[in-house]
Amino acid sequence: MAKPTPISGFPEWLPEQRLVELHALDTLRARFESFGFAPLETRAVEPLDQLLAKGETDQEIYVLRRLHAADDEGDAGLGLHFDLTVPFARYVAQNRGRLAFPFKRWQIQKVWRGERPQVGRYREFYQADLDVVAEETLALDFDAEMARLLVESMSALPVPPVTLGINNRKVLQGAYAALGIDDVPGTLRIVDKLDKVGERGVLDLLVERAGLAPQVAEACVAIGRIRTADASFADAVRALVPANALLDAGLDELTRVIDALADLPAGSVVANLSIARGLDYYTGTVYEGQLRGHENLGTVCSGGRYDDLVGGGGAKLPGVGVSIGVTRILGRFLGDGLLRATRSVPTCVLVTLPSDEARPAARAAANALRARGIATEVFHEAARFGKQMKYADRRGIPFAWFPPADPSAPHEVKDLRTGAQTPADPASWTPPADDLRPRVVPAE
RNA sequence: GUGGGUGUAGCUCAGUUGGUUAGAGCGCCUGACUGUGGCUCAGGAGGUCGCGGGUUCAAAUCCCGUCACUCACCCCA
Repeated sequence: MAKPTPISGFPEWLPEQRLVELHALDTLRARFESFGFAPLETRAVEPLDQLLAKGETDQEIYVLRRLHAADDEGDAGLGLHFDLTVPFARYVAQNRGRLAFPFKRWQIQKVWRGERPQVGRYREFYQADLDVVAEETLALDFDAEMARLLVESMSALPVPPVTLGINNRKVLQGAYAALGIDDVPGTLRIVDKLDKVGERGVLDLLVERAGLAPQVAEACVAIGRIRTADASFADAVRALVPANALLDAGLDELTRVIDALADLPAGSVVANLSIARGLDYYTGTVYEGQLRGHENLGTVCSGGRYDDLVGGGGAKLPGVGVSIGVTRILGRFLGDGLLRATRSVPTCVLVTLPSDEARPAARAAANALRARGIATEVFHEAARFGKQMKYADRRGIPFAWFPPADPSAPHEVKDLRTGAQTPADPASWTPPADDLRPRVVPAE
């Protein structure tokens, strides 16, 4: 057999890293459910026309194909989902009659994108999504609540605080209309690069690629330069471009959202008029978050409002949602060794096996510990104690348990970190709360 | 898809102008340690030098091709 090798963009972790990932996923789920979001999982595949229809620019999609498929095979029209929003929209449209609106759900699943991997960029990765969809109208309060949820969920993870930039598509679209720009999507996409190529680069691109007049390009960059922690961005925009209905609507929405988030920790939310988002289906509020101190990782969470994504005849189903790039975040913190678990196995106690005759006693002790929620394993052979303790040590198991040679004698338990060994009763001994499960800690 | 870098032991890497049986550290196994790990010491296992072809008396080393990984562009979590 050929030497097994990693596949680029398909991350696989060691158990101690997977424990960190599971911790993150569990934390997010608990946080999502504490806000009343319902759980949901959708299938891995969607019809290709569905995946391609939702305004994606040119998302690289993995197509489903049976190895021995005939040319006219029916599955040919299926592809793996590249996000969780599009499948969610389909699910809502499909189950509309059975859902209660406004419908709020969390969804954590893997998604696949056929792009070239790079730092923070994978072909298979976890996204953790929150969305709410309503019938006919969706209150603007939800736009603010989504931002709040995103900030609070991210703060529950063992990573630095997030800086969430918020903008409103209507602001940019209204402003661009006022400036007489025809290619709004193209302009949006270039302005979105402000952080990456800088003002000079964006100016050049706007003039050369989008064909804007230099003073119009200047105005676009000036708008994109606006960052405010409060609602003062509105006056800044109005000073740059003449008003119109769309612009006013966008500024009003963004003002209300920013004002509603004023109580969040300073710096966690900022009106950032450079945020455009590549996805075409966003129609109002858009979000983009970065981790403080890890801005070079790019966007780690994002989302926005979509008024027309959930189609399917009849009434409108507007929604707003956000997505956390779990794998992008953990890829940095695990890959650079910034986070680790305190051990590589769930085991809290290793029951040593002094002899084959002691098996029943060892098993009984293990069962007594497990019955009280203490993860316990029994060593697999009656080997030297040194070997058995080394087994525990290698895995970071904190406690070794010694059944007595003489049934009338007490059991003993040893803390492998301190070396302290004391008599203990398997029916009542309890480890310190911190040792019960592997914990996630900063490395070094 | 375009361009750059890299491929030697499980991991991180040495390997001088091509020259005998390809090395180190870490990790792993055994023992010193006749039932208590970590430290130390002594042994040991483990490599078709990514793959294919070429040049040469001789290739890990030079040339060509190919694959993989990786970085940047594109786009994005």
